[in-house]
Amino acid sequence: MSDRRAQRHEATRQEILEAAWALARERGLTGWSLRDVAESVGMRAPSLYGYFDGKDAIYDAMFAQGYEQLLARLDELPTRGDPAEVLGRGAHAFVDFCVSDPPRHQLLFQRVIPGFEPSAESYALAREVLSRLHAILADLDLDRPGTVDLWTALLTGLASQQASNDPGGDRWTRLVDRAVDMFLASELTRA
Amino acid sequence: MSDRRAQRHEATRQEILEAAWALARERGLTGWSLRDVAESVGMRAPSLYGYFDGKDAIYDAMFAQGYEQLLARLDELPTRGDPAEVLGRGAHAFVDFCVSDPPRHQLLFQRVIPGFEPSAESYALAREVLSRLHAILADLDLDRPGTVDLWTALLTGLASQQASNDPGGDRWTRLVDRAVDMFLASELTRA
DNA sequence: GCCTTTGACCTAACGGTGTTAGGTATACGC
DNA sequence: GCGTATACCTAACACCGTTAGGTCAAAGGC
Repeated sequence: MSDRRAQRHEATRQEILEAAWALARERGLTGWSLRDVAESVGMRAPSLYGYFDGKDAIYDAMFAQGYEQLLARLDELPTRGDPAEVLGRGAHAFVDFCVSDPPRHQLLFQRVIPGFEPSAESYALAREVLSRLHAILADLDLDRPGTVDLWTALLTGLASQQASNDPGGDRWTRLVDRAVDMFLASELTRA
Repeated sequence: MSDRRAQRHEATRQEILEAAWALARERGLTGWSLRDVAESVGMRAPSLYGYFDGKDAIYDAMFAQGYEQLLARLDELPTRGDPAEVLGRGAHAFVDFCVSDPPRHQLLFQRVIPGFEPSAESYALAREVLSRLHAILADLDLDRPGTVDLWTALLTGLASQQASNDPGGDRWTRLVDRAVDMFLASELTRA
């Protein structure tokens, strides 16, 4: 396919994804139809199949985009230095990332869409996030078995509770520093 | 309505709910249709409307049943004594409850079904669980502001990670005791 | 016993969903 | 300018939750 055509094709793909994100933020992750997103970009539903294999393929592309955005945020974070500082900054960044876009949080971290499973390609991005996390904790000498899992459970727990039970508020986000202290005190005394 | 008829009606309601639970466990919380559950009980889909106002009403009854089951489990737990013992038993009971029935966990603790919101009546059961939890922690002198919220975040985080990322395994459930120690150490030093 | 009511269940159908088949016109490479 | 691949369309399928309206048998009153 010619470059000109390929570029236009890719641009339309992005346009479709952006319309899907907008609808998801407006009506919920699963609260929109292919006819809705088609109308947003000035098409009819079947025409979307020229750009994606179906609705699940759109979800898969959104899944990948979400993890790319998370990786970009992690890139801006310090990975070395005072453990309390590093973990605190990371925790705040992660929880902010989750609560700032609830449908994205559902797509990335909860298994919410009936038939959907991310492709191997997209799932690799999710594993990349975990791998970076592992590296950061190892740098801080926090790489006992289970430490990463306890850390992810703590952070996803805070973010999920915040998103589910107090959307827009700070009932759980304000506990982030306390959770970091708790985690760090516990891990350091057992190091 | 006569007692005889009312009893039969209620029995059919329970039969429908049991069929819905079975389908949910088999194909996922949202992986079944009203026609499916109707076939399970030997009816056609529209006949279910004699027993429930629609699919969301079935979800609502399941939501209530789930929290009743959780309350029943909490009733069997000790509420006083050594804090490590009380919290440990409670944490294991809760996480077991979650991972033993993933669709129930999704229905009760994650906002997974597009239009569904529990009725006030059903939601009261959810608040009852939280109220009992608060009472237990207060008995142990763990009723600083935020302590209950941190505790629920920790437990739901462990349960969700287990259910989402290692179903059937024990990668997160085996961290429960460690999480209890971490939580308790942190709370006691600040009491 | 019969008659009326009412509950339990049915079929038919509506508007909506994701998806497929098949057709048309336009923009591109040559 | 011509042939072709691409971008888009309409029509339609099977399925979904849900509503309307009908049938039949069981229950209750006399």
